[in-house]
Formats: sequence, structure tokens, C-alpha cells
Amino acid sequence: MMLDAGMESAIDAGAAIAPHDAVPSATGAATLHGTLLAQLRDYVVEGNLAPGARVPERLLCERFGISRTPLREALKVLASEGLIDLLPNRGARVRQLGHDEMVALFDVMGGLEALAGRLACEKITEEAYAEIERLHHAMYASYLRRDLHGYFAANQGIHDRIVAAADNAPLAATYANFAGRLRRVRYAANLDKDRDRWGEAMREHEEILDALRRRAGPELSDILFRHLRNKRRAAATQESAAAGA
Amino acid sequence: MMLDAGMESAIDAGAAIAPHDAVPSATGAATLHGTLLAQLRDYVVEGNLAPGARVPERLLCERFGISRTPLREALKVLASEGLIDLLPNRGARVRQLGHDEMVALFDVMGGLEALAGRLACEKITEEAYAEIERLHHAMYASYLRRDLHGYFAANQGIHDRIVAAADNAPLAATYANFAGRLRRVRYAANLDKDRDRWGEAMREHEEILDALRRRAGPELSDILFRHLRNKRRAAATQESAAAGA
DNA sequence: GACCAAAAATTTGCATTCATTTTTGGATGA
DNA sequence: TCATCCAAAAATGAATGCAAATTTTTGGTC
Repeated sequence: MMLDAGMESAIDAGAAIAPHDAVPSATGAATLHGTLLAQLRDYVVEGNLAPGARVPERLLCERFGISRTPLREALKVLASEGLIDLLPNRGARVRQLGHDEMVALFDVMGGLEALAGRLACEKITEEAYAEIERLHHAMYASYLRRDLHGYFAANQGIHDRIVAAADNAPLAATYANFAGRLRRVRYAANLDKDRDRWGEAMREHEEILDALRRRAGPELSDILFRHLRNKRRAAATQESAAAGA
Repeated sequence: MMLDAGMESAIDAGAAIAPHDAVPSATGAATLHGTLLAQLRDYVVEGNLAPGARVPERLLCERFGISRTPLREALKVLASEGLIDLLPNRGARVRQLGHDEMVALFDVMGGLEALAGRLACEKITEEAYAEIERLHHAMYASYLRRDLHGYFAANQGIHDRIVAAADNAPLAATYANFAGRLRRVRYAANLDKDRDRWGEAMREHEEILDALRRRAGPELSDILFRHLRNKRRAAATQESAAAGA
């Protein structure tokens, strides 16, 4: 069900907590539960706990200075977001991404980006497009400089802005959820070791920008899905390389 | 401090509870929390509480025979799923779908079905395809008979099987979540009052089956998105008609 | 030294309790 | 009649308590 994780209700209802749909770090938190949820989510997403590691209630209560009740509520929500697993009578564990699940998550990301691209073509303003174009050129400059950090920042900025341009709160929330789940893997997708992929990604981004400029929704949708598929392939390759090393 | 994960062997991943990825009604519930969550979700989705109505903790505790602690945990999760809103110090309310949000949710459904169709073309077995074909013909028979109930059942069966054929747990979970949020609206989309839409939908399903038979992923993806767009339009039309009535 | 069973200690799940906030009801006054 | 204000009642948010389950430690045996 998912089941997915949230911010749109927080936006719609003002103060409502909707972790599933809310962009994690953007969740306004007037309540302890809301604050704690955001903190704990960041704590997990940032990788402070090793994958598969037990999530000890007691320690986290001390760390955040709260009692077990709100913590346990937050853990239930994080489980519904897919960040942790709850084992009956055996506590919570940081979810560990196996190969199959990683592949599945990348495909959903691809579907969400494809959707975002299509919607963005319908709704994007000229200003928002110009900003994406600017980021694209900045990204290209970083690519030429082999500036991985700058490249990543611009790259993520582009994808985020496409999602934002789609102007669809539930989509943005779901996207944020999946991005959080894949965050660790995505950072691991180190282009530095795969120059071919880097060039390929850059060419794909040329196509993305072109389709977006023409407001070619279905076309952009398809390009974005294939773009994510290739990103998935690169990540999987890296994964197996890491396993072999 | 970094918590170590490597001390003991990995817990059997098969036994892990992953509410987010599990289809709501299929969530195995060995725990009270799990059981209650599924029950409460059904209770809300089934429409036992009026949209916008307060969700009284006390009454629900009595109804389910539990204390407030597990109930409140479940409410937090339902909020993260977008089914209810939590207003700080003012309790939970059944989320009310405004027009804009309904439109947004339909678009996400379209994107998810588009993704499911594309993946299904890659993975579907001949048996699963044959079953969808069978359902398609049953749906057509219902259409000719003007059997709305049978038509809906077959229709939903087809869409569900396409999602299942995609063989992607996070996708299935997310799809189930959005379907739950839109459930009330979807039932409201009464084709009986809109014969033109009914015929149009039937023709679209012919295209869907054809693309699936040819395993034409990108094409099926596009058809499914447009199919949902038309369904969205029909629902919106009905909505405004109901408002005017 | 490895292996296994039993007891201690920790941890989890849920109920209960307490402090705050909100809501309700009515009295007061214009 | 209506609006405003205030106190009582109810509801919410969080902490604490307790029984059951699990994990760890201990002690003994082979």
C-alpha cells in the first residue's frame, strides 16, 4: 500500500501531517510527532544506521529526548514508507535493498519521472523551463570539467524541477519517498568509474531538454523512462562490481 | 554512534513485514498493530466515515476493542497513506478530495498504470495474458448486456492483472494506495449516465489488449495513460454534474 | 573448546495515566 | 436576540507502567 510517504496534505491542509505524501524534509512539524518523524526519517535516509541493523528504541529515545510512544508511532510510519521493516516482537530494522528490490524501485522511479515529464510539458511555465535550461548548461559545464559533485547537483536539480513543474502534490510526495529509499544507492552510482555511462547520460539529457523545449509530453515521458533504465543498469553494474571487489 | 548490523546473520527477509509494499488487504497481520491497521484502512476506504468527518479515537477504540495507543499508531500510518488528515491537537479527519486533488490523483494513477503496462509487456507470461484476454471478452459481453456490475468487475480485474504482471512489489503497493484513495470517486464514475464514455472506454480496452498481445510496451504505456485521462475526465464531468444537481 | 539448556536481562507491545489543548455549555451583557 | 466571555467537560499528545516475548548470559556437559 504503501503504501507510499507524504507532504501534500501538509500543504493542502496547512498543518496536517501527511508523511507519506510530504516531501520528507519539507514536512512542517508543529507537533512533536511531526518533528520527530522528519528527524528520524532523515536519520535513517542519511545512512546513520547500517542497512539491516536493528533500530533500538531505547537509544533513539535518548538521542531525540522523547518517550517511546511518539518514537514508535514514527517507526510505524517509516515502515509504511518502506524505509524500515518491522518484525513482530523483534523490533525495527533498516531495510536492506536486495538487487531485485533495487531494480524494482528504479523502475518505479522511471515511471514517476516519465509521468512528471509528461505533466511538466502540459504545465511548465517559460520561466521554469528557462531555469531547467540553465541547470542543463551548468551540468554540461560540470561534465566537461569532470566535476562530479557539480554534475550531480545540477542533475538532481533538473529532475527535481521537472517533478515540481508537473505541479502534482501526490506525485511529488511519492517521488520524494522513492528517492529517499534509493538515496543510498543513487549516491553509490559513481560515474567516476564509468565514463561511458557519464557521456551517455549527458546525451540523454540533451534529448530530455529538447523534448521539454518542444513540450513533447509522450516523447519526454519515454526518454525519461529509458534514462532511468540506463541509470538502473549503471547502478546494478556498480553493485555487482562492488560485490566482486 | 554507528550501529553495527553485521553481528548476526540477516533476518529471513521473507518473514519481514513491509507494510508499505504490501497490498493493504493482503498484509499479513500477526500483530495487533498490523491487524488493526488493515481493519481501520478498510473501515475508512469503505466509506464508513463521511469525508471531512472527525475520526473519534474513543469510539474506534470501543469498536475495535483496543486501547488508544495502537489506534493512534494506525492513524499516523493512514495519514501517511493520504487517507486521513491529522490536525495537531484537533484529531484526525477523513480526507476530503477536492477537485484539484482528485485530478492529481487520477494523473498519478495514469502514470502508474502506464508504467505497469510497460513492465507487463516485458514480463507477462502467456498464461497471464490469456487470463486478461478472457477477462476482456467477459467485459465486452457485459458491455453488450449493459451489465454495469459485471463490466466493472472485469475491468478492475484487467487493470489489477496488468499491475500484477508488472511483477513489481513497490509499484503494486503504490498502485493499491492510490486506488484506495480514489475508490470512492471511482465508484461514483457511473457509466450508466454516460453511454458515450462507456463505448469509448470499451474501444480503448481493445487497443490495450492489442498492444499487450504485441508486447508493445511504450505503446501500451501511452494508451493506458490516455485511458486514465479519459476516465479522469468522465469522473470530473460526473462530479460537476453531481454538484449541479 | 564446542555445544546446549536454563535463568537473567533486555526489549517489545499495549494499557493506563497525566498534562495541555480544544470544545462545549451556559451566563452575562449589550 | 445575539455576541462575548468563562468554566466545565472532553479530547488529544505524550509519558509511564506492566505483562509477554525475545535476546543475552550463565552454567553445565560431552
